[in-house]
Amino acid sequence: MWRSYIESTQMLMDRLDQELQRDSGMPHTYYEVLVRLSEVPDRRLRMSALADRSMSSRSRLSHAVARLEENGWVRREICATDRRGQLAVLTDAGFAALADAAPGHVEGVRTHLLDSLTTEQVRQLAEICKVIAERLRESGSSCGDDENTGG
Amino acid sequence: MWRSYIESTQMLMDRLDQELQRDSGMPHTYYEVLVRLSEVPDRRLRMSALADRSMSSRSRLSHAVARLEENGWVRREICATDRRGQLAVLTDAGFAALADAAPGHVEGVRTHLLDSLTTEQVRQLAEICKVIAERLRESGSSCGDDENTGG
DNA sequence: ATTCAACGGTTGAAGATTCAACTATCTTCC
DNA sequence: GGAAGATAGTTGAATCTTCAACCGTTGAAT
Repeated sequence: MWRSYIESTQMLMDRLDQELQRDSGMPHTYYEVLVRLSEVPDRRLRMSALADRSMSSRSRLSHAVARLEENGWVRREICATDRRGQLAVLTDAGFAALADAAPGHVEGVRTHLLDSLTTEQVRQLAEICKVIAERLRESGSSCGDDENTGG
Repeated sequence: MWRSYIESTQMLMDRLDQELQRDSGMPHTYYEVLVRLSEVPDRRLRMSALADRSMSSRSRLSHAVARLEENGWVRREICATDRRGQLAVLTDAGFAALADAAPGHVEGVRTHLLDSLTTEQVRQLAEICKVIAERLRESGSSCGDDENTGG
C-alpha cells in the first residue's frame, strides 16, 4: 500500500509539475505561492504566513519569492508594524500569469486525478488527506528550516 | 479536496525525507533506488528497469547512481548482452546501509501515515493510489526525460 | 536603559532535479 | 555491408531545495 502511495504520488506530481513547467514556465511550488497570494485580501501576505500556507520552508520561500520577483510576478514590501517583516505582494502581472496558467493546471488535476476516481473515492481521499495533514501538523515540531533553539 | 491532497502529500514527504536524511544521509529518492535493487535477484538491474521501478527519470537515476557509487553503495557493471546497457549493482555496504536505514523509515511511515488512518481508510487509500498510478501509466506518453523522436 | 533570548527573514554553498544535447550501440531495411 | 533511425545511458548547465550560518528587530526581564 505504501508502495502504491509513493508511486502514484510521485508520478502524479511529476506529471503536473511537467505540464505546469511547460505551459507556464514555473514549477508547481511557485504556482502554489501565487495561488495563496491571490486568495488573500489585498493579495499580500507576510513571508512566514505565506510559507505556512504554501507548505514551504522559510528559506525555500525566500528563494522562490526572489525568483518570482525577477519575473515581475511578486513584489516585496516592508511591513509597517514589524520592521523585521516582509510582505510578499502579488503584482498584476503575477495575477495575470496565474489566471493564464490556472485553467490548464486545473484540467490536469481533473484528468490525472479526479477522473480516475469515483465520487465516493474522492470523498474518501479528501477525508484521508485531511486527517494526515492534521496529524502531521500536531506532531510537527518542525515545519520550517531553522528550528534550532540552542545557540 | 485537491488542496488537502497537496498539503498532506507535501508535508508527509517532506517529513519523511527529512528523517531519512538525518538518519541515513540520503534523500528518499536514493533510498528508493536501494530498495528496488535489494528486492531483485542478484541485487542488480538495468538502469532503465531501475528507473522505471523507482519512478525516476533516466537522467535523475544516472546522477543518483553516480552519487550512490561514490558512497560505495552501488557499483556499475557492463551488460553482457547489450553493450549500451549498464547494470546497477547493490554492494554489501549498500545493503548494510539500507538495512540500517529501513527500520527508522518504516517506523516513520507508520507514525506519520498508517497510524492516522483506520483500517478501512488504509484499504481505501491503497485502492485509490492503485487506480491513479494505473491511469497515469496508461496515459503516460512520457515517463522519462528524452522522449524526443525527432532529431 | 540594558541585556539576552527568541523571532523573521535572507544568504551562500552544497546537494538534487530537470532539460537539452550528446555518444555509443543496436535494429531495420535495402 | 551500409545508411537511417531507434535505444541506453551519460553529461553539463540551469534551476530548485536544503542546510547552516547569519543579521537586524522585537519582547521580556531586570
